[in-house]
Order: sequence, then C-alpha cells, then structure tokens
Amino acid sequence: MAAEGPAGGSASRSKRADAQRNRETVLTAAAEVFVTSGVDAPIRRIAAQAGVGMATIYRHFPTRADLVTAVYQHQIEACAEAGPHLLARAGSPFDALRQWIDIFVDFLVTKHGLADALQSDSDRFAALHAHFLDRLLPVCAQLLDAAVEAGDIRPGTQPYELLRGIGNLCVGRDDDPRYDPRRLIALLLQGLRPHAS
Amino acid sequence: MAAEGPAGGSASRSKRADAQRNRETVLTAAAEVFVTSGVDAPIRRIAAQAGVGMATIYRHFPTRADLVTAVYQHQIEACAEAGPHLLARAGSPFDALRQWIDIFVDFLVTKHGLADALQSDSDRFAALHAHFLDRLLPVCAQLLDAAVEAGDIRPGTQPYELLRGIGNLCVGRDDDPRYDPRRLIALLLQGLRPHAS
DNA sequence: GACAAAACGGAGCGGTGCTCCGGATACTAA
DNA sequence: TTAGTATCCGGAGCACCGCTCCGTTTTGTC
Repeated sequence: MAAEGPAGGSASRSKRADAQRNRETVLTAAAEVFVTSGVDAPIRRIAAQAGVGMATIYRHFPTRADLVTAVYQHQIEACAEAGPHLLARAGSPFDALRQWIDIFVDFLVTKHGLADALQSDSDRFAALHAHFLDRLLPVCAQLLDAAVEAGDIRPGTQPYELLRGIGNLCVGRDDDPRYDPRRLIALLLQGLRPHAS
Repeated sequence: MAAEGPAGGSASRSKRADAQRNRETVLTAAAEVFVTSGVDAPIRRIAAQAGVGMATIYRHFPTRADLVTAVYQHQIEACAEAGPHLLARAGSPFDALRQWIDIFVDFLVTKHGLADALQSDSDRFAALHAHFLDRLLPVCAQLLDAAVEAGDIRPGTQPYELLRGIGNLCVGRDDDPRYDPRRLIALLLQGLRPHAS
C-alpha cells in the first residue's frame, strides 16, 4: 500500500522501461509456445523462447493463470463484447445465443488445452477460471435471459452451468474426427427449447 | 510364447506366490490412495501405502492406465452388464438409456479425477480411454439403437460422441454446488428426443 | 540344501515448478 | 557527465515427479 510512483500511469506503464519491454516479449513468446505445446508448456521453454530468465516470467505473471489470461486477454474481451452486439444484430435472441456460443467454442478449441485448463481439477488455473467467469458469465446470462424472455428457451437454466458445460464439452483431444463438441452443444441447445407438447 | 507352467491357471494366477500377493496389495493400496488423492496420485505414494517398491508397481502395471483400469475393473464391468439388463427391465428403451447413463455418471463423479483422466489430452491415459470404449461403447450403441428403433429419440447420434460428451460433462471439480453434470446431461437427452413440430 | 529363475527395492536420471540472491540495468539528481 | 540507488534480471538450486536399472532377496524345484 505504499504510495505509487510519480504520475501513477495506467496499469502496466508505471514500471521501468526494460521491464515493460520484457513483459511484451514474454507475452509474444508465450503465445507462440502455447500454439505448439499448449498452455501447459514448461515455463523454461517459454523463457528460452523469449530469451529471458524464468524469474522474469514469474515476476510479471506470478501464476500460470495470469500468463494465460494476459495472452488471451484480447480474445476474451472480444468474446465478451460480441454478446450485446449479437443480441442487437441477430434474428432472434436464440440465434444470438447460438452464435455467441459458436464464437466461444471456436475460441476454446483453437487453443490447445485451454478448455482442459479452464476445468482443471487442480487449483493451478483457478484465477483463469475466475477471469473467464467474471468477464463472460454476465454476457451469457444476458443472452440467456433475452432468449427466455422471447420464449425461445425454457427458463431455469443457470448461466454458470451452461457456460461450464460448454467448456467441458470442448475438453480433450481436438483432432478426433469422431468427436465434434459443436454437435453436442447443438443438442444441448435443442434441449433448452420449450417442449412442443 | 514360451510354454506355460504346470496347470496353467487363469490370467493372473500363473505367477509366483509373492508376486500374486503383491499385485493384490498394490491394487488395494491404489484404491485407497485414489479416493483421497485422485487417480493422478504419485506412484511413490501408492508404493509407500502398499509397502512395496515403485518397480513392483511398474512391473505389474506398466502404465498408469493399467493400474487405474485394474482398480476399477469390477465397476466398469458392472456398468457394462447393466446395459442389457436395463433394456430388458426398464419401461422403455429411452428410460433404459437414461438409467444407464445415470449409472455411468455416478461411477465417474465418485472417482476423483477419473473423468479428467479419461478425456486427458495427454497420452498417459490412452489405454484407459481405450478400455472404457471397448467395454462400454457397444453397450451404449445398443441402448441408443433400441431407443431409436422405438422412436424415443432421433437417429443420427454417434455412440462415441455421446459417451465422450457425457464423460466430458463430468470433468472438473465435483464439489461445486453450482454445477451438476446430471442436469446438463438431462438437457442433452432432451435434445435427442424427436422434434414434436 | 543347492541352484536358477523370478521378483523385489530403492538409488539414480531427466524433467518440471518455483525461489533466492548476486549482479546488471535503467532512472534520478547533482 | 557522473554517482547513486531502486528496480529488475538471470540462472543456480531445491523439491517433487515419472520411470529405469541393477544388485539383492525370495520362491519353487531337484
């Protein structure tokens, strides 16, 4: 709680220049390594790729979740912002929900191991899980509410449960032609529609 | 392919007495450790619990998947056998499918980390995944076919996809009151029902 | 009891997460 | 420009893990 430096500045600009530079270097390197080795890649490898020491990574991103969060920050944000946008543009709230889920799923399945990390049983990624929730849960809830309001789906589904379920369905090997999470998610959405008794 | 010893014996009885004894000891110890520490527990810990060396475990169960498979052998078998049984007893093929899935889910969620292991994107549990599939896929397919035949659900769903989807929905922390995989699986099944257009 | 085959146990190797601290670096003030 | 200092860096080091190798012990047989 000590006083901040002069002129405060925004979140990540109140550091020394080399620190700021290294932060970016690490983020770039991590993004590259994540593509080839998944978000579970050894910190040593990321450090080597960035040409820095391990401690530098830990100093900027104390937990692995912090690093992953920072790397995918923009895409999480884009996904969150797509929600209201779709709600305004799509043909129906249900379509908006469906398209938003498509975006979310595309995001998850193209990042090797990200879905696994999100639902990991260990606590190593707790902060990542929390950040996804903070940012995306309200969006999902809004879309869900709108669809219920419009009578497109039955009420009673909890946004958290739906979001985690979708994430769960994206877990595991993504190169298996026998398994496409999108088909199951479509079934799930179908199950949400009102009974046409 | 060398000649077997005298009196051959069934699968795991053609070894020396101490080996046979240790095999059982290890299985018991592993079952205990799995309950408290999950199926990812360190081999060292299981060895300590059993009072044997690590090499003994690796000798009897070359991969972790072999050990896990052996520990849960009986329950996998029971689950597989429940399929035809339910099909004969339940009110409808759909009910049979639903009840069988309940059994499967109960099995998964009560073994910490088992669902995670099954869908793990590493290859460490490949043999476990394969064994589950060998044993349960035909059962699931039979139940699915019967339900389609009876007109309870729409055709077109692949047993593998359904089984893996259910497994996926069981992944992650099992002590979160906000998330109950059974509710989502019920939705999934609902989505399988014919459109009452 | 002697012998060989089988099984055992744990030291040891490579790899990983994370920390600690001596040294290098960037800003500040004179 | 040059000192001085707070900040940051790098990698050695420790703990833990999976897995193997090999000298030792146990078991079954003659």
